[in-house]
Amino acid sequence: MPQHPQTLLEPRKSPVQARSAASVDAILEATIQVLLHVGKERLTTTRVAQRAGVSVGTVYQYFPNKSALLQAALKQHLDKVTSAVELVCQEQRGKTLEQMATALITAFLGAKMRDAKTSVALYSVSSDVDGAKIVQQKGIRSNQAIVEMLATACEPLTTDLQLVAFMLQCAMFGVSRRLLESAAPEKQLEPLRQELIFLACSYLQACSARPSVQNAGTLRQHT
Amino acid sequence: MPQHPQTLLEPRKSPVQARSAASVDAILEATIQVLLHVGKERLTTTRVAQRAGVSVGTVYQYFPNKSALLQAALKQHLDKVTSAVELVCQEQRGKTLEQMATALITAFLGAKMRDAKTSVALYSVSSDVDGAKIVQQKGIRSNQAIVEMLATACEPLTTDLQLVAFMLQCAMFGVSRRLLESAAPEKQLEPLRQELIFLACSYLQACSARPSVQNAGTLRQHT
DNA sequence: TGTTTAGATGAAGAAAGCTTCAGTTGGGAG
DNA sequence: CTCCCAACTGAAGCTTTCTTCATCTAAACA
Repeated sequence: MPQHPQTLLEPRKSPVQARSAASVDAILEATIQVLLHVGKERLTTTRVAQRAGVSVGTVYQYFPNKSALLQAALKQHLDKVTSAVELVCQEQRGKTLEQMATALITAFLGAKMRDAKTSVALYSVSSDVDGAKIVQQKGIRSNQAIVEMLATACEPLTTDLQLVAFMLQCAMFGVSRRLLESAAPEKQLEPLRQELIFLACSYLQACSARPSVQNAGTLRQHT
Repeated sequence: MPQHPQTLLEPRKSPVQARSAASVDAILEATIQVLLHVGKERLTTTRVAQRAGVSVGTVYQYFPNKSALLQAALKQHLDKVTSAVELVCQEQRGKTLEQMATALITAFLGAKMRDAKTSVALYSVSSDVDGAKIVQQKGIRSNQAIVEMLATACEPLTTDLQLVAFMLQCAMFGVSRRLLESAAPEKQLEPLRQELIFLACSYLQACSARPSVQNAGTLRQHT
């Protein structure tokens, strides 16, 4: 980020950069908005540009094509969720399994539901854009965070942590997905959150009581 | 299905009907094949027709548009999975929770993985075609089957069965989804299946030991 | 004030695929 | 043997959207 050394009056960002940065943000935001308002079928680059208050040409100055534009929007969104997970995982180190499960699930569902509609809209686009790859990357990051958290639990876990973390992710993912696809996500959130926590606790408790480790097939985190 | 009464020699289907029925099947099958071989981006109605050995016009004789064609393919596929679930749920009545969980999960994952590639291909198409609605319908059917099975378990479940069934579905769904999105689904299937069973058993056991019922927010199975 | 150039513009080119429909084919009934 | 119509055919129309690029604007700087 090149600053202009001569400009001493204010520590402002270099205007030249700022203009374009603003455009990028506006475009990304507009992408979501268009997605939300007209759906992915009617989402055209021109419409996004319109909504962003710029022209199509500008859009193509920052994104090589429509697909890249959508990918960027998806990536940005998933980053929020992943970051939320990473944060709680840090905070919960050394706590009990129950505390961990509760915090993790609450944070995850909270992040997903914060703007549920956006989540849904972006999911619908994901498959047009090789979203699986992006999702997977975030999944790996979350997985690591969870593993590291679990490793510090009060109760000792003798099982393959990677596997345990993966299962937790799957369960959370499954619930959030079905929640988002339902007609009224907010209505059902609370009971499902409770029950998911119960499920996670049951599982983790059982894991900690489990005799030996069958670490056989560690999940491949293929880069 | 109108039979021709005069034709006594063989109990064959009426040829007129058979010709078209064969076409429909061929078209549906071709849809999957095209999806598998060239991907949804390059799937065109003409290509499907070609693969099915008919002309585009014929496709449009049976399906009002491309979307309906894909929906039909998706529906057919999901039906297999749902049927598999319903079947085991019937078979497992009166068994223990552990037996139920094992059978259910094995059947579900088995059905999904039977032709994993097809599952993946159809998932990618699902969002273009309002697949969520179809998925949800099948979900409701499965849910009922699971509830009815659980109701007959040796161990008594005091919790809201609807909710328990839903959670199981979510967990299975989450695992299968991530499994299918991974690079080598078959490789990881076995350990994940085992662990998912363990998770389900832990959860169900805990449910059966759970004190009271907080039946508060029954899931709305909105028609 | 004049020059430079990052950044914005948007009309038009080009591609692509869905869907139609006028016309053909052939199995079966009379 | 003829006629009928269910079923099939596939070229072409029509629509739609992506993407380009020649041109314009105005910030930064000397």
